[in-house]
Amino acid sequence: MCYETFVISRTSSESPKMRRILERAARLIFEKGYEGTSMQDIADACGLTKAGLYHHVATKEALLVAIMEYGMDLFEEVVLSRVEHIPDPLERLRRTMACNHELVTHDASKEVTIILHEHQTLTGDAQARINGRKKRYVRFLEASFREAMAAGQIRKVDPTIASFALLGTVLWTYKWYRPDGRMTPAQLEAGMIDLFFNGLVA
Amino acid sequence: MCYETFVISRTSSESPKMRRILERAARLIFEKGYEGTSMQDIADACGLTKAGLYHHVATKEALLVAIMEYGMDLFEEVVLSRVEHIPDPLERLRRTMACNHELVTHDASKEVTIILHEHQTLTGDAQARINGRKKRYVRFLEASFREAMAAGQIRKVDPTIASFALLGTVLWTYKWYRPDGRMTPAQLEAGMIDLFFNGLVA
Amino acid sequence: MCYETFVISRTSSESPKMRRILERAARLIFEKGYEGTSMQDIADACGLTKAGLYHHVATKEALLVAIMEYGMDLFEEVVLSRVEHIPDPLERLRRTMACNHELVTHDASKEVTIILHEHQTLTGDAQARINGRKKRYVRFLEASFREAMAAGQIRKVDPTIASFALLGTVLWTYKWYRPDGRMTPAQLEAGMIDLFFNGLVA
Amino acid sequence: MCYETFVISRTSSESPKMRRILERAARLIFEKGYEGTSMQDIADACGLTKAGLYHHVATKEALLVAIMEYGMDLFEEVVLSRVEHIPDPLERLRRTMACNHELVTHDASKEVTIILHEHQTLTGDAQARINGRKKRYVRFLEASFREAMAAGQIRKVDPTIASFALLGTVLWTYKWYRPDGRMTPAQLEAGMIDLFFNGLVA
DNA sequence: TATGAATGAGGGTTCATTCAT
DNA sequence: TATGAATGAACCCTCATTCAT
Repeated sequence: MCYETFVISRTSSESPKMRRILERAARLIFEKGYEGTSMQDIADACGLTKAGLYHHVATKEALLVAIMEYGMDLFEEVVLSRVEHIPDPLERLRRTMACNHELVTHDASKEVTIILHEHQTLTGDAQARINGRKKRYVRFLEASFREAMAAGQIRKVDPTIASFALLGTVLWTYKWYRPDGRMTPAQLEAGMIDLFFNGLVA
Repeated sequence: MCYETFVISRTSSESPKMRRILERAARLIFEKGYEGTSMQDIADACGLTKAGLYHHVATKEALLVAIMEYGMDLFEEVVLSRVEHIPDPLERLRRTMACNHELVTHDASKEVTIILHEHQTLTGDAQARINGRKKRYVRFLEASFREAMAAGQIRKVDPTIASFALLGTVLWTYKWYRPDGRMTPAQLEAGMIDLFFNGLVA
Repeated sequence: MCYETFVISRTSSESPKMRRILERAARLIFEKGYEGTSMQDIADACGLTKAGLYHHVATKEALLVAIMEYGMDLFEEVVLSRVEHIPDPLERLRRTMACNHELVTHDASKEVTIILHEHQTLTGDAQARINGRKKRYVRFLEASFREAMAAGQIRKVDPTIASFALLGTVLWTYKWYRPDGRMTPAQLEAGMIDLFFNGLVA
Repeated sequence: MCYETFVISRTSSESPKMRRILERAARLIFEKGYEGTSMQDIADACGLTKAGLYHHVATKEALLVAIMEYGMDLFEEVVLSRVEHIPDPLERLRRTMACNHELVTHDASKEVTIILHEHQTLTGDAQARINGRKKRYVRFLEASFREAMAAGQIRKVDPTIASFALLGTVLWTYKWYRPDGRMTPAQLEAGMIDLFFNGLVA
């Protein structure tokens, strides 16, 4: 099964102090956007002066990169690693969708939302590195769709379109979901998965 | 048919000069983001001085509001007005999805992408006004889903979830679509619609 | 006579306000060095805020370039233009040395001293442009030395070495000269010229 | 002979570690200027942390002072000590000029160039101390000129002007000399000395 | 309408220096 | 000795906005 080739590589093994900075920064950037958050804001949130913050972070951009790398780590840890060993491809995709949903609606994973929202903020090498990790993820989805097709579990569809449709269905949520909404995350999750896999038409 | 209540209210009846400013500004904000675009940038792109620009635009925020209102106008003009008179609710939803897709992949409608991306940039009244128009749109979708259910065309699903799933499927595209990609917009559109309405499982 | 080819091209035709900025900035940079002078210092000296200063000057480096270009203008105006039409090459060199001396000891021409002192501060194109103008000046000296040799007025020497010896003799003064010193500028000037042209040995 | 009163006082009897710091710092300050070189730069070049550097150097200014003192030591060691015992004053001056030239064109003596270039960087006591040593050097030159005049070897000139003319001729070189230039240091040296002592006019 | 000039506030970043460990 | 962490001050520069002309 080719999805086994999607090995997880943990990137961020930073100190606890650094981890704290990333978390505080992520919360702020999540709330006010990257450009709308100043290094001063972040320093304040960390109980540091600006110069103190720069002792740990080379650059505002480097900080965003670190947050995104950590977000991708989360993605691979919370989604991929829990899912890639599921033998049934259809069940695998279902679980993937569920995990994605949890990641997006879970208050703790601001980093993931930042990856989603600031998709065009980085440039150059940093952009390329993050995009590389995203692409690996999409290829994992495509492979799973192909497997499911080969197994006759789903009808013939374009695996790329299916992957982006799956992602769009579940990730769009970050734009409108509020924890105090009418529906529980579990209801939402079940509804989305049901819709995506079973379609509308009876 | 209840969707007829979604009347279109054209907001922007501005001068051609103003229209030009909005277009140039929209292109820049589309490319560099709202916070990443300065009034100087916009003035330059319009062949105006900064002070000259301020004769047409009260505030940077007001400019964004105007762009978004215009984008919502586009939405209602290009999508709603072409769709709301379709009697068959299923066909109506299909056409809605198609029009949305076109709006997102069409190079000319930067304003729509800005509405999608800067979903949290505005605050207060401005935010509320735009959000109000968005909600009307969602309610139009929900109503159509309900109609289709009532007509027995689709199985029973939560109309809100279905609406956001439809929107996510088709609007997520703005995050990854590039005109020089492997697939034509038409292929993409067909694939997305097919997937959403017919589901995966055979 | 080849020295006629050294045409003077006035570079700086700035507004009086800009001229004032250049003068204030030149005084500060003359006193505290380029790196030791902040844009805040300069703005203060001009009765402007920092942002107001930036309305006239794109960059601190651009300011230095402008000062240096103006200094080179001065050089060509006060030295070259007064000297290049002197037919006798020996007399011409003598007058050149005298003019140089005046420029260096005259309180009003801070810009020239800045050119001399900050000879390695600029980089890239800006450096190249200023250096180009300096080289033209050296070539003018070399040509004059060659003429004087051809006319049998001076003995045979390397024109390049002679040019730099002349410049060193007269320009080194900027490093130690103080207006309140023991000798008048006129005495100094006469002494330097006498020494350079007549040598030490009787 | 009064020049014998210019006794050399070696200032720097520092540890080899300190010597290494001075050398690395001198190279950096030579290349980028005093203000353009940070303590971080220097620490890096020494393989130290910033705090580690501060165990050897009290202050950035103190570091510059130490470099300059060392440069003055070099001056006295390489120039004065080799020259002050030459009985013939004219020959003595000639050798002085030659030694100065070597110091300026020799790659190893960055410290001397720093003394020359940063002539106004220090302030207060530090400035005064270095200036005192410079003045002693000038007085040695003046004394030698007086001796040569008394001996009838050179015509009557102002000894101060002659001293600064000599220094200007030979030290100005630091501003334009590049090792890969057209002329060898030896050629330059010979030319400069010849010009200074024999003058231009045949 | 249009503009040149100006500004207060704040942007990211660097600096020389200190100090507990 | 050495260091990681921290800081106050300052750096160059940009911003959205205003206003006399």
